Amino acid sequence: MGIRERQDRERQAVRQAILEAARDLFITEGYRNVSIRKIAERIEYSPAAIYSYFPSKDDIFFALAEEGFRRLDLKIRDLVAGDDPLEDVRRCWWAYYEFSKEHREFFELMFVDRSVPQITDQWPGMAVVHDMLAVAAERIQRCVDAGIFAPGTDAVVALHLVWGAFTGPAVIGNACRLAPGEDPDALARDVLELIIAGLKAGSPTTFIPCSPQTSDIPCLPHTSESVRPVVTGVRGVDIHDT
Amino acid sequence: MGIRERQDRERQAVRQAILEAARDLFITEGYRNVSIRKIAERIEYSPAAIYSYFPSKDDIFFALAEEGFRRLDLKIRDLVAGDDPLEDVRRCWWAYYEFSKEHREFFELMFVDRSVPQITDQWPGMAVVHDMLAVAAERIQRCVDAGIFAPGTDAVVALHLVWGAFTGPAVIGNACRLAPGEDPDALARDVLELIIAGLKAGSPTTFIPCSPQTSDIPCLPHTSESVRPVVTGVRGVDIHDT
DNA sequence: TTAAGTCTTTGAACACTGTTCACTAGTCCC
DNA sequence: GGGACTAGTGAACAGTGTTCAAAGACTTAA
Repeated sequence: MGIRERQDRERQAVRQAILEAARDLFITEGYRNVSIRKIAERIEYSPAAIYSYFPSKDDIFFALAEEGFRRLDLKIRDLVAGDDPLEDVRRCWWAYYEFSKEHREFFELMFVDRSVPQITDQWPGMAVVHDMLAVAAERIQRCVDAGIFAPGTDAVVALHLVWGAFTGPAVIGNACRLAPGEDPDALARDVLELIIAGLKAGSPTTFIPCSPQTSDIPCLPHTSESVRPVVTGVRGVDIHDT
Repeated sequence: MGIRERQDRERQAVRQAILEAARDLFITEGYRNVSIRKIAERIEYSPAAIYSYFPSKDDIFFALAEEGFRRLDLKIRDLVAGDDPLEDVRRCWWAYYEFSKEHREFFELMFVDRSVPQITDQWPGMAVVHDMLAVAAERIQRCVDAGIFAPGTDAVVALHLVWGAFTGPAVIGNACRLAPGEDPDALARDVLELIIAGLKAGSPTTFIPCSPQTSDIPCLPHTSESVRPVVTGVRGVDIHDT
């Protein structure tokens, strides 16, 4: 009987319409200015109807976050690897920075905003994140193999370091915290070069990425529901503790 | 006549009460969860009364931002300079990171949040910011003078680079974007070491800080009202342009 | 064909939010 | 005492996320 299937199909269509309306509003007005009522008005349903498709407003943004990661993954994957491994790393992370400017709402959702609900490890979109990180780690590994980065550099650790250090300029640029006349792009550019100089020289590390079995697939971001085990001091020693 | 003065004093007291209530709520509940009604309830006034002291909710947070910068300045100023200039730089920026954890609400307000109103250069609290930056730049300068950082390193540019690169781990830590089990402190620690390694090795820079006359006093953050001139390509050459 | 059952969708409400404004009440000065 | 001033209020406006009883549409069984 195709009735159930047709019903499911219709329901899926409405669900998709909700997501599309949310995404459009989200991109144009920013995610904090998207309201259930605005989405409902756009798809010509009542606000209450949305709640039979998504348990809460947060869950709509889970779906949007997945789209964000897909977009970033696509942007990074679009870069054709060249002969120069260092240049590839540069371009890879510059794409990350450009993404933060082009899709600042997605970027905030994915990496910055604390008020947004956290994403679980079991989240469907996690596969995209893993793929993306694997690509980035592989590019770093090639620099290590080519002797450009310091010998013994762990690609996954280095990936986290670059991500950590290079997220700053993106955040500062988006938040407009530079003085008038100062160029955020120049700051980002210089920070990237600083990071590269650091990776070339090498530096002591204590960071331990999760999932050692699949060490090239660090999980990011994580769930807030799951209990986060405290590992500080177990495998990592805090050298800066007061 | 002391009547006017007494009135002013009383008014100032209410103003102070508003700010204290806002700060308490802000610290405990986060700045997005502070409402005019909650503040009003706390000081036992009507919500409308607040509006005769502050033009809008935003202006209350301007005052709070000033307090944030004062707190950070105090934290950095508390550090006693030692014999090792590099260790001083390390401690200076670790204080910045610790501040981001201890006062995450203030940190977001000051450096991350895009929805918060931007601070003007004419803002009274700017003096504190300038002092703080001067201290940080001086510490970097001492490392340059001691031959620890690459010769020819501009302390003010380097200050911006460290700030840019080291803001990332603070943001990521606060936003809980690491995998469960991964230690944000370890990431911050390692990024700081990476930055230091980069500064030791030296890297090409294109960033031009504002206020060249008072080059040790970069203005940060800035106003959104002022028109930001585009300087890319004028004095800085974008080496990453596609 | 009709009745029963299922499930989607709605209108109205609740409890919030920032902000505005006519009005009250108290103080000050002449 | 009367007029001027003003701090403060209550009520409202327009917005927010969310809930729930009720209605409606559609499917299924008799």
